[in-house]
This record gives sequence, C-alpha cells and structure tokens, in this order.
Amino acid sequence: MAVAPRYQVINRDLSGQIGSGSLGPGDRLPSESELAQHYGVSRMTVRQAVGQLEAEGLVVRRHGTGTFVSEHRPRRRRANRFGSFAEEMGVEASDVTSRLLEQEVGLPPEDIVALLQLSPGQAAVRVYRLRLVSGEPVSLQDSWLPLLLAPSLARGGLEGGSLYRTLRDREGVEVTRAEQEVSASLATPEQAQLLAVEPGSPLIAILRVAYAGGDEVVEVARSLTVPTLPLSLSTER
Amino acid sequence: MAVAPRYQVINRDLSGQIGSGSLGPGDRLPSESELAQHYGVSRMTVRQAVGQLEAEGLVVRRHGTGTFVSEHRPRRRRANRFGSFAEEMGVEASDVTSRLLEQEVGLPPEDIVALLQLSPGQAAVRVYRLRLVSGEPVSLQDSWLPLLLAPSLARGGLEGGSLYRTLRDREGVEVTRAEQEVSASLATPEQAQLLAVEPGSPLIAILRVAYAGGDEVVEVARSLTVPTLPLSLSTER
DNA sequence: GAGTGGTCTAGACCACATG
DNA sequence: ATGTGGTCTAGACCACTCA
Repeated sequence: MAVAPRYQVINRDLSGQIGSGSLGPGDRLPSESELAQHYGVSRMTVRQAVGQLEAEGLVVRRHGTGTFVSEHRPRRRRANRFGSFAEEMGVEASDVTSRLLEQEVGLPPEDIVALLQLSPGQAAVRVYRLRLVSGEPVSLQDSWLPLLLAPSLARGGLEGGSLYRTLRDREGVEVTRAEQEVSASLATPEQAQLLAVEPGSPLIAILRVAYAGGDEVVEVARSLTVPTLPLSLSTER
Repeated sequence: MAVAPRYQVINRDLSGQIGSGSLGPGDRLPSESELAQHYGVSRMTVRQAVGQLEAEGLVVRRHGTGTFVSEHRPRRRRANRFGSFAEEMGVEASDVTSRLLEQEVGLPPEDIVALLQLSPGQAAVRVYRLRLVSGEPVSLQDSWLPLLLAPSLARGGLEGGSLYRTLRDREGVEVTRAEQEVSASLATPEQAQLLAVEPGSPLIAILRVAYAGGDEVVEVARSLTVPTLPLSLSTER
C-alpha cells in the first residue's frame, strides 16, 4: 500500500497549511503536545515532522517560546546532497517529467573526454534529456558517462527518469560528490525551440562533474536552464 | 556545569574518529544497537548523533546495510557559511580589489524594500561596487542594507572592502545565513562598459538575501558576474 | 533468516522564556 | 508558575539487504 510514514504525512499537512496561507509568516504553530494529540501520535513523531520543516527552512523553533512560521519564503534548498533535479528546482518530484532526446553510445567531444578521464578511444554513453516541470520545459541536460561504468545505459531505459538512481540500482555505483560550475549563455535556435524561449535568451549554464567513491568520475553533464527569477535583473541600473 | 547533551558527545567522538582516520572512508560504523550499548544510551539517542553526522555529510546511511563513512571529505559548508567573495570566486583574497561606484543613503526600489522587510519610507544604505580579480573586472555588486542596522556605512568607509566584516566590527552585526537565487541576464551598455564585455553578453545574476540571527534581513544584494567557465557552452549543441 | 536502519510509542525530566 | 521546546528512555514492529 506504500503508506507514507506518519511524520511525513504530518509534515506535508503542516507544509500545506503554510503554503496555503492558513499559517502565515510569524504565526505560531500549535505546541508539539497539541499537535501530538491532534494527529493522535506521540510527541517524538511530531518532533520528527517539525524537525524536517525546520531543516527545510519553513519554521523556526525557539526554545521555551514556540515554533513559528519563517518570515521569509525559503528559496533554495542547501546543496549538501546534490539533490535530485526536483529538489534543486524546489518543486515536487511528481511535477517533474523528462523527454529523452538522445541516448546513445559514442565518443564524446574532446573537452568532455578530458573531464571524464577517459583514455583516447574509450566510449561513453550520452543521455540528453529535456526536463519539464508541470509540463513546462525548463532545462536541457546533456550527460556523458563512461561506458565501463554504465553499460546498462547503453541498452536504454532510465528508472523513473533518475540517472543517479538508475546507476545505483543497476550498476551499484553511488554518486557521492559533485562539483558544479555556474555560468550563463545565450540560447541557440535549437535550444530556444526546445525550451520554448526566444533565441538569444539568457540561460543558466551549469557544468557538473559527478564522482563516485574517491575521485572516479561517473558523469560529466552540461545543463541549460531557463532563469526563473521573479525579478527582472537585466533592466536594472 | 553546562554538560553537553549525550548525543553531541557521541557525535563529536565519532566525528573525531573519522577525522583522525581510525574510521576511514568506506568503513562501516558499528550498528546503532552496538553504539547504544557501547555508550550506554538508548538507540534513539544514538540515532540523533548519527543523524547529525549524516546531515554534516560525514556518513551515509544505507537501509538494511549499515552506516558508512563518506568516501569524500566534505567540502565547504555552503549555504550556512557563504564565503567571502574571494572564496566564492575560488581565488586568493589578495587578488581581489574593489572599486566603489556608489555609497549613499536613500529609498531602495520597491522590490528591494519588500525583501529588506522595511516599512514604507524607511531608509537604507546602498553600496554599489565593482569587484576585480587580478585587476580584471568580474562582478558588479549592488547591496542594500537597512540604515538602522548599518548607520556607520552612511558615513562611508569599508574595512578592507569586506561588507560583512565591516558590519561585524563596526555594528556588531554578524551575518549567519544567506540565501541565493541564481539566474542569468544580458549586459546593459553601462554594465558592459564596467565589466569590459560586449553589450548583450550573458551574465550570471545572483540575488542574495543575508540574515543575522533569526530572520532579520541584513542585506539584499544583486550581483552580475562575468561567466568564467573555461568551456564555451554557448556554442554547444 | 539474521542483521541493519526506519518508524513509533508513552512516558520522563530538564532548560529556557515569559507573564 | 506555566508552558514551551530539548533531551532521553526502553522497549516495539517494520522494511530493506544480503547471504
């Protein structure tokens, strides 16, 4: 039945109340004892739910005083765990879909070869995807992985669209660390068409190198993401 | 006597064992039950200690398998500590210089007022700087701070070019947390001239909100930075 | 099946903030 | 003095992994 743990149910309920505005910034949440009684669980369970809210930045706990809704909307999650794409975008995983543009075995471009630490001639798998949130295209992700590390990807298939999860479940390769470089670029006509923006629009460009274990490079990926900032910076002084 | 909580003692002990190498990368920690017995506490207490290690990135928990020391040294704490400008750019602090473009007291634009949580009419200090690395312009930083929090800045002067350091030394205000949103934009002619790039070039745009203590907003800053990526992403597929 | 971490209980006492 | 969150117990059952 895949029943969610109680603390997650409580977390989502409170999270929803904050999101919908029935709990506004600065409001005090019911005390942990009250919540425990209300949800019919023990206080420790409530604490787990609230602790998660706190980690997400939605609430602030004050010893001896109470738990309060944060004054600000949390913007970005911290990047300790290079989160899934959904986490990084700050959206629900269920809102994220993928369109597979290419999945093939071949020789990557020179610069990628170097970053992947491949010997000359060694093949790699390319997974080129368009990621969508709520059906809207938001990001192009172009990943290259050493064929030796990801042979199963050569045969196609991605479990639930998550590359890292597929790696872990099918190859036993666990991505433990990633480095990113953020840049900006202009959309080419082809990119623009896929992302539904004007050609020449600015895009956030990220180069990511993902490692497993020590220094073994598992993936080199380039992504181009549509800026989502609500403020128009380009018109500023 | 200010005795530290047991879970913190346990956390530090394990943390020390990892740091000293008696627990190396990939090693499995004793099971939670064993740790509980060893430290003479309940398993829930051990879980709190280990959970903290996990949040710090020192260990990885695997359901049904065990808890393992992470393969990599956890790098920078991001988000929590937001490095100096030099750290963020990955350069030596001695290579970084600033050119003060404006430093004045006034009423910020509407959007900034909201983010600063100012009442209507409340004044703020603006510090607008061009940051250079090795003499090359790389970033425009436009900061707004509540006048009440930074009165000394109204009289000019920045210690060593570091805004946060000035805040700490002169106002006793310590920035404890910052949130950032990354975006992209196109350089206006004026921005282009200051940054020595072509008008219309893509720039990395970052909106930062810095907090002191709980939810008190200390600074809202917008920065525009020249992409420094060695790879030319804009010419890619 | 044995061992691991994940969830949960129904209490308890303590430290802290505020009226 | 009261109520809050912080810490802690001594169990329990479940879900997962692996031999």
